[in-house]
Amino acid sequence: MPETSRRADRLPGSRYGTRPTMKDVAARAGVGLKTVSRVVNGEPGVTPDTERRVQEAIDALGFRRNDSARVLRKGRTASIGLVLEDLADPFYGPLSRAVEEVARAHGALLINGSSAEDPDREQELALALCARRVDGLLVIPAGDDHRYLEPEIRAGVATVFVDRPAGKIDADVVLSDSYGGARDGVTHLIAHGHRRIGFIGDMPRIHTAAERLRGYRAAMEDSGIAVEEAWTSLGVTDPERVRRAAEEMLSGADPVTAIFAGNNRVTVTVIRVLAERSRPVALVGFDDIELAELLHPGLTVVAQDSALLGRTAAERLFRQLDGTLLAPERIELPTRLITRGSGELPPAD
Amino acid sequence: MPETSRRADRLPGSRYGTRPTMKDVAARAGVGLKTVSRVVNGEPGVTPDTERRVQEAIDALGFRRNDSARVLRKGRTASIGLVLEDLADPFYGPLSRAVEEVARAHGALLINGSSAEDPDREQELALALCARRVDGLLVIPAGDDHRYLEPEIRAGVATVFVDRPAGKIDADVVLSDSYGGARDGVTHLIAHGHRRIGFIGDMPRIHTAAERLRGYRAAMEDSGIAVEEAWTSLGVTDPERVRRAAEEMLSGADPVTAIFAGNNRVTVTVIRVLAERSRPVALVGFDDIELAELLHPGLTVVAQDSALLGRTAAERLFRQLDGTLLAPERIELPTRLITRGSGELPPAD
DNA sequence: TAGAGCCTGGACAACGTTGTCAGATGCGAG
DNA sequence: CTCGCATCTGACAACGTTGTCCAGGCTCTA
Repeated sequence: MPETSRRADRLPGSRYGTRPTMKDVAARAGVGLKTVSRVVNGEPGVTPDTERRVQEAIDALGFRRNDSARVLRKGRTASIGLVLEDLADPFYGPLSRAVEEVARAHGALLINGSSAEDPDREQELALALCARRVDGLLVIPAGDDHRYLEPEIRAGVATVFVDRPAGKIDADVVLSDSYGGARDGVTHLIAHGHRRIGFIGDMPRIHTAAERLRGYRAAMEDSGIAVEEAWTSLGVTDPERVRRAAEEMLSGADPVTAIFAGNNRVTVTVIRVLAERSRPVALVGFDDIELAELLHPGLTVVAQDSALLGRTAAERLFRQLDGTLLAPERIELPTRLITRGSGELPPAD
Repeated sequence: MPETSRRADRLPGSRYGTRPTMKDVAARAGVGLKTVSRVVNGEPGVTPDTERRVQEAIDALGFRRNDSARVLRKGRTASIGLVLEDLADPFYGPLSRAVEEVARAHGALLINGSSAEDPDREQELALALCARRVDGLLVIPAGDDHRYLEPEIRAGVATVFVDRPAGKIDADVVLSDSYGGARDGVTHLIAHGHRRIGFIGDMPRIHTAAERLRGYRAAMEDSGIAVEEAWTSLGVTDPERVRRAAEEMLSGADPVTAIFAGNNRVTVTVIRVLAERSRPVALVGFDDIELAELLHPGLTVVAQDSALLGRTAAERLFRQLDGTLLAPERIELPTRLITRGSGELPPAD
């Protein structure tokens, strides 16, 4: 088929037309291909008259540059990827948004993906993003082995881990001080007279969960309290099982008088359980929650700033991309204990 | 430069290496380019022995297919875009996540972008996504003129508007029944004896805000109540101004005895204001809020299912992409009044 | 053993863009 | 009027992949 008739069969108003290309614009404007490219990219060396003709052709055809082709030629995509656990979780929304703003400031788009806390899905997503040739990758790990990213990092994909460290590779990581935060929160409960304190957390496979458990144990040990097996519940994450776990440690011969909740979802369920009981039980949660101050009693929490976490990580990523070659670093952000009442309840023995 | 030495200067272990291509894999495996392509894409017609050799070369080099090039050749990107207002808003997180799940089921990636409720930024984002050649676009409009998308839609970008209708173009839209929901909520307050009812909502430029205001007015009119100017506050959106607006309608000679809050952010602020006051004021909010049932009193809301909104829109989008050519349709999802106490308080006159 | 038919593998062009480089054009000066 | 220079323009290759098509080797049958 002769070149000039390649698009002859396209109906002018058809719903699924082929897109016009620079070649089409060039033909319509009666100029060369490269001249169109120059106009589209604002490069110098085009007379105002030519530029006007090209611009008219662009508008008439509804041309839009194909960034896929551009990427192929230039090598950079001006996009970064963020693999997180679940965008619907109020912890990750602000984090993602903060990353997006930093990306925007650097002229890049952000592609999010949710791993649903499944290591395989995390890997699948991260590699899919690499196949799209994102310039950089932020990963909130679900798994604990990230050697699969080694070829990508070697190939130049800037990579920063967020909230939890990378497994089995050496890479930048930005996280909150889960250990210190949990220890502070539990110490706070102990200071208010509690000794039988429960801990409900996520799977210890998850770094933050393990660290918070470690903080809990450290605080108890510092005060010379021996932790009983029945006081800790690990790996429960869905509301129904959290509920059962809470109810178990609250009943029996020697019930706990306070609970430390390992993350925002656990906290919410525990609040619901406690609301149904008459005997007051102290509660400190990891992660802040909207309206926490309006509950009765107000919710005492160990707060981390998820937006700051995201912003810090994204800025680190772009510093990698700016070419400043940095040795992998671990940045730990402090947490903040916010007292609102629930953590200051005395033990009801 | 002779072809064979093109990559000769690449250091084997350098941090910023060039990526291996299919050509490199082919050379290493001693096969042709297309054979590598066949292996990578699982196409038939490769003997097990050859396949093994190719796979070894892929692993050894850390090859990963470049999807940009693939897109260029195939025409589809297997990605869709979602332009929303703010990913950090608890209303959009679940919506985005629901869209992501539908996309995943269709083998597509989702690219989110936040418009920050700015029409220019919405356009900039939507067009940037089109330049990346997303196969489809979901837009939660910030602006009210979407003619800029006409060339894209004509070129085959599947497009569905969510939560608010498109402006000045005919396109699919999936939204909640804001008008009916607001009318129900206000009617509920009237049924509990209120006549002086305040309305605090977003800018009327935003379709949902305008519809909710219309619902409020209709409910009032249905009951023969003349709405006084001082009872409605429009366009206030930041907490400080919402607070002032609420305080104004609650003080003065003839204060309102109930408030209808036009969206989740307004509701949260109003709850805070009411919590500081001794005289009980009834409240119904549009959008549900986590822990709403644990407040005192529990929060009565007009709930919409943001995840369902996203899922419905995404499914519609993929039906467009499947080639079933559909006439633009308007899908309206019902809202649900959830009574928890705050909306059933009697007027404290 | 020769021919037909099938299976595997590879050469080549094309996707739409940008970088390189050389050609064309216009202007001023000698 | 011609040369030189600066400015503008366009031809061409390359980016990495996939679709098309043909060649070569194999098996099976007559």
